[in-house]
Amino acid sequence: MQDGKALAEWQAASSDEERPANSREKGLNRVLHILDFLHANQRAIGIGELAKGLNAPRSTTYTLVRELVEAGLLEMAGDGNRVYFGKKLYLYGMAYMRGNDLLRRGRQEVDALSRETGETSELCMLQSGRYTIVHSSPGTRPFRISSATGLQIPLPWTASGRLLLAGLERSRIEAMISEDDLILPDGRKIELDDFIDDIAKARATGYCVTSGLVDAYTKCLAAPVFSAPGKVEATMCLVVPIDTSQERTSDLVALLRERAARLSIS
Amino acid sequence: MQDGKALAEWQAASSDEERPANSREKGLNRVLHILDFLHANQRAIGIGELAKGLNAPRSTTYTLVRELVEAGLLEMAGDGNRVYFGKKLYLYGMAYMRGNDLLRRGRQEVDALSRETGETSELCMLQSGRYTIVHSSPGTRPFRISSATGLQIPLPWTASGRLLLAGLERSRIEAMISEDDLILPDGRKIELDDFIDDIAKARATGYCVTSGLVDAYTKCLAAPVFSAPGKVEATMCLVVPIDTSQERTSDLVALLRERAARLSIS
DNA sequence: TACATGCGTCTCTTGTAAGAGACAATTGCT
DNA sequence: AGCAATTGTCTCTTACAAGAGACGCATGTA
Repeated sequence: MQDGKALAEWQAASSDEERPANSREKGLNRVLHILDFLHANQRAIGIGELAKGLNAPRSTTYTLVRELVEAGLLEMAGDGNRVYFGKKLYLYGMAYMRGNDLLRRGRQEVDALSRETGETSELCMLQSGRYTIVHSSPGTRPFRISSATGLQIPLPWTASGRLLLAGLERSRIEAMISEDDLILPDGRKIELDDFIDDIAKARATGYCVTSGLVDAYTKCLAAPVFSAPGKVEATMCLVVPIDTSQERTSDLVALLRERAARLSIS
Repeated sequence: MQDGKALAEWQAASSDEERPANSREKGLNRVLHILDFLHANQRAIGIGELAKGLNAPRSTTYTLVRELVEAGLLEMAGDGNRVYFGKKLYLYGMAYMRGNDLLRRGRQEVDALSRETGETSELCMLQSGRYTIVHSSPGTRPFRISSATGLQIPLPWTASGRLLLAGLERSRIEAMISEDDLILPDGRKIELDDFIDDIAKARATGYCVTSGLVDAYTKCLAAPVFSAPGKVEATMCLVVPIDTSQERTSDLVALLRERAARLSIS
């Protein structure tokens, strides 16, 4: 079930690249696919299962996994024939964070924001054409809205998505959005034109609020972080219960915009 | 004749991987070297410089870097022709952390420890045969001892190194330590036998203290974290001024051991 | 002006890595 | 027991990626 869904997403994502028949695949590509697959499934995976999930030959998969384990990019997980990410990826990731002012400061702001407001707060970015939660800090509510770092969601489902695409030409937006992305979890369909209108509106107002999109119980408030005038590099967002009062909502939006502006390069 | 044979054997033995002349190199290996090189230099690097630093052909380097950038493992840095780690590595790294109890809890303990004691505290692990600072939290001293996450240091220079090797056979230890590793930054040389004695002693006492090894001003206190009885998975350590009193030192060691034990799998 | 150095792209060749498939050893099921 | 499925290793072939090197375009500096 979980596997099936992850696999389907994987295939959908990879299909738009050209496919010159089913010929040989470069080793590096296989490796990239392995990493993506592990990331999509968020758990250690057996080598055989990996080969099956990637439609890769077993022999090749064994070889590559062995090399990656030796290199420390992957590690054999507890029971012995499963692999997951390795320490070296963690070290590289920390190095990235250290070298990236926006991310470092953004994490702090997000943590502070969720501490002050008690709501779940997130830092989001565009990552290979997808909306990605780069850092999140859970709120203090008894039933808190959870969302794991690294989670990727279709852009049209989110408030942040509307801000992240602000300033892009229509053609680029269209290229990023697939048909499936426009269908919400509950089955409703967003019209592409409506979505693009939303983007323009979000750009003009400098923030975005969506209600009941990914689920029926939450509202999503987002504000843009600029890396250059007009260029949205990231968004900060708050996920609050859908019945949050109009007044509190606009207070939160104001706070959010202030913090996001603080992160922006002036 | 004899010389020739000896030389051949030496070459075969010294490069513990076989080396069939300087022929073509696999793409994946080039990539691993690129990542390691970036990690070692901790900064964005131009592609030409990268090729030079790795002794890799320029054309190949350009190709690989382009692919890695497209994949999101690398990113072009600000000025345009330099590359550094990419967001995807950060996401993978966070996924590793989430899936790794020891690391997650270890980071918290380290942060707490440095907050409580005011001293610089670190979580260390063995990473491909080298001592690696996996997480560190700076102390509150005016001139604090800094040490970046991901830094790799020869094992004999550190207290943690002595604990991390506890329980390994002498041959395995010898294989991990090169001649250079035994020479301290100030030029002094550690005898391998002394080092191995230290390891046995550290194992017996359950902690290790070294003074003035990496520099003349600091003492290093370390305690082991076990993943299984007898198996040292990591160490927690404190880096304190070398003139710290005997009494405070032993207080800190006691605290350190308690916290490290808490992290160990019982 | 000439000359040197570095960057980014392109073409062509050949050594070799990706892949097919056979194999033995486990494991689980009936 | 017998049968089916899975795991890890190994061998061999050939499609193709790694690499050499030329090219044009920027720089900088004598």
